[in-house]
Amino acid sequence: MTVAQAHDWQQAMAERIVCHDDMNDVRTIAGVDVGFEENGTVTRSAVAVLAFPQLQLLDFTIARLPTCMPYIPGLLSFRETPAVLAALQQLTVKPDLLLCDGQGRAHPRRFGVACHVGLLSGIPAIGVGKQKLCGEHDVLPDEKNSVVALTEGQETIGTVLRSRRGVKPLYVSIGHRVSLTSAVHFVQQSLAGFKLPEPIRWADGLASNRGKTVEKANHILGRTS
DNA sequence: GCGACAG
DNA sequence: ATCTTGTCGC
Repeated sequence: MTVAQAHDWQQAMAERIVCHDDMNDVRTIAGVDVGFEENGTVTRSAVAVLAFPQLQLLDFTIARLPTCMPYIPGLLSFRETPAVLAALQQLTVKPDLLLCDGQGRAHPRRFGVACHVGLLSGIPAIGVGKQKLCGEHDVLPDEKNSVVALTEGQETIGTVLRSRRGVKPLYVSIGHRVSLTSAVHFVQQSLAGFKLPEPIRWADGLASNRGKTVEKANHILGRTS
């Protein structure tokens, strides 16, 4: 598939994204992230499922697949989704909602990684980016919970959220089966004093295994191996 | 032509 | 994303 064909596919799939709330009661919420090993030749995806709104770890999985393609702005999901879907299928506790590290609808063709993962898995998903891919927005007050619309032309594609004072904001956008208003609400409800929501903090640590996160998670879940 | 460009 | 030293603030 060429870059142009990939673009066409994204544009077509974007029309299948459900942009309104279409989910059951959220009792479990999962963080999704991806890391790389072996000099980038291996893609490692981690999914951490937490109880909602308690935010206690309930389950986690890690999947490793050969890296299928390089990073290309706008086509990130093709590189990460295979590993993410593999990790999701290994879960024992099924998540009611996904918090993906990256953009959702706030994408040039409205089909970021959160949309890609949400659509292919069928699970409601939200995109939480640490950096902006596209769109413009007004100055955001340096106050916790400040929000401002992320727009492109007359279209609102996401919400810029200051999850903590003194840090760069989060770029929240619709992934699948959730409204932007609810998306921002769930992200705020998943914060516990840090810049990133808890589900993503766990997934982030598990994907790169920083600070012996895997060992800590196994300990909490009472797993021997 | 120049700047931007998720992870 | 990944690598990597030092520094600022609570």
